[in-house]
Amino acid sequence: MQNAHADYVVFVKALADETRLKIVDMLSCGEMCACHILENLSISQSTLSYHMKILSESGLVKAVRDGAWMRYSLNQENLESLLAFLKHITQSKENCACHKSFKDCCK
Amino acid sequence: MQNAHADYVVFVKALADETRLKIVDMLSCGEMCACHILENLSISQSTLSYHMKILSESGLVKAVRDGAWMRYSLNQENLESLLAFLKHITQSKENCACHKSFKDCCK
DNA sequence: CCCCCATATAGACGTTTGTCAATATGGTTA
DNA sequence: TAACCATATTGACAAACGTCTATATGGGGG
Repeated sequence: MQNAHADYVVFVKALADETRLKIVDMLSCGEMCACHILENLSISQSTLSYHMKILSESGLVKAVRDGAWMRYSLNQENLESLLAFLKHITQSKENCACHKSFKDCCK
Repeated sequence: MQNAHADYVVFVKALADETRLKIVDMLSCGEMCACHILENLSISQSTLSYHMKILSESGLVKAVRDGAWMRYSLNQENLESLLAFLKHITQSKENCACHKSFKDCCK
């Protein structure tokens, strides 16, 4: 948990798009191939390929080739790690470095 | 939880930047004014103002004027809502619409 | 081997993002 | 009121993003 912000922002960026949120939501139901993901969206095939690349390169989604098809599924390990990180940075911590020596304003 | 993707992507986008992740992390320790947030970052004052605007307009951060200073704090209600949403879309659901009628590939 | 199908890549393009210096705004205090 | 703070806004700019059409790649089946 050292320079975690730089590491985890890759995950957050991967989720920072409405289409990709929908894709993750679909994949939570189980593994899907690209053609069926595409059926549930209103984008072109190449745009889907672009989004799947971002999701799988981030590490949030696993991509497996199955003959001519690609099968996608969630990488639950990394998703849980991201959720834990977000919970961590939004919950109060003790001995917080950033609140030392505040004298003038803010108190 | 209807067209939630479009609503929640605003929160996710607000977190999709390393600087803003650091700011949220700082604020988790408690309320801070802009000048002390700035001390912990390596950006200009106007850039901080830009990031604080994105965070507070998203609803993840509360901004309160205190004389000449701005005091910022986390909006825990919305943060918890976001965390719950992310947990929801990454966990398996029953009766999932997107897996109906898959016959050809993917099975 | 050739064609077909699913997916990936390339190229183009308009939009959005993150950053800064410079300036404006608006509260505080002498 | 005037000068001085902290913060916000503006304008400029390069880089990244999301989208498409067109094309390439690569596996499967006849």
